[in-house]
Amino acid sequence: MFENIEVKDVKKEIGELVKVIRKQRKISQNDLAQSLDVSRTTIQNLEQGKNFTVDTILKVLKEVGLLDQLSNEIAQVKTQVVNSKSLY
Amino acid sequence: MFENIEVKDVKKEIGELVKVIRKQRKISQNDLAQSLDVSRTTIQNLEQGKNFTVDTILKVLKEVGLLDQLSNEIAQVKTQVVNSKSLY
DNA sequence: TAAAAATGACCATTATATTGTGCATTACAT
DNA sequence: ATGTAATGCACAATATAATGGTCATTTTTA
Repeated sequence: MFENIEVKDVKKEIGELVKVIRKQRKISQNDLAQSLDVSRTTIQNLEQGKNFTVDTILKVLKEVGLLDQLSNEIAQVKTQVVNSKSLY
Repeated sequence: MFENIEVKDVKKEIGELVKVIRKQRKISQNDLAQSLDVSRTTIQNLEQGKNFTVDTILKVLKEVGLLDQLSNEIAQVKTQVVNSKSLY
């Protein structure tokens, strides 16, 4: 029940997700890199759990149509936080 | 119904969310920076929608107990993608 | 099975995120 | 109101992400 996820793990999960989506679309790292206007090395680092910038991952999410969903979930979490009484 | 969210907008939303959470906890940018072992400038840039690395935001999410939730949502999206027939 | 494409790995260079600092302004408490 | 803490802004210095390239290996396809 206790997850204890680390930052490093989530970076890997993000990378794996991007790879899965890319495979799903049957496009190469090169193709994706070009459509995002970044280098293949950047995509490679992202997919392999290295550190990267939010610009990079947000460009990916926009490209695959997941940016709106992320935006919505951020808004949800925000209202949750705002509406919850402070526990501190 | 058509959102058309931009990368820049989501960066701002992330920054605002972090600020709201931090205010909720009544801690200063300095406090947060210290507990994450980053500089106050990094927190400031994040909160103001500048570009930043995933390490930074993931450290924040871990600190405030949202990292597990993110990890779960990534897993959800991944299974969605895997289970959906390719449209391409 | 040969050829072609894609990927992983590495490296030098460039671009930029992070850091540390100072200072002005704003919010908060006394 | 006055002092104190917090924040925004700007800057130079440093650390590191992004780039572009090559090569070896794996995967795909013809």
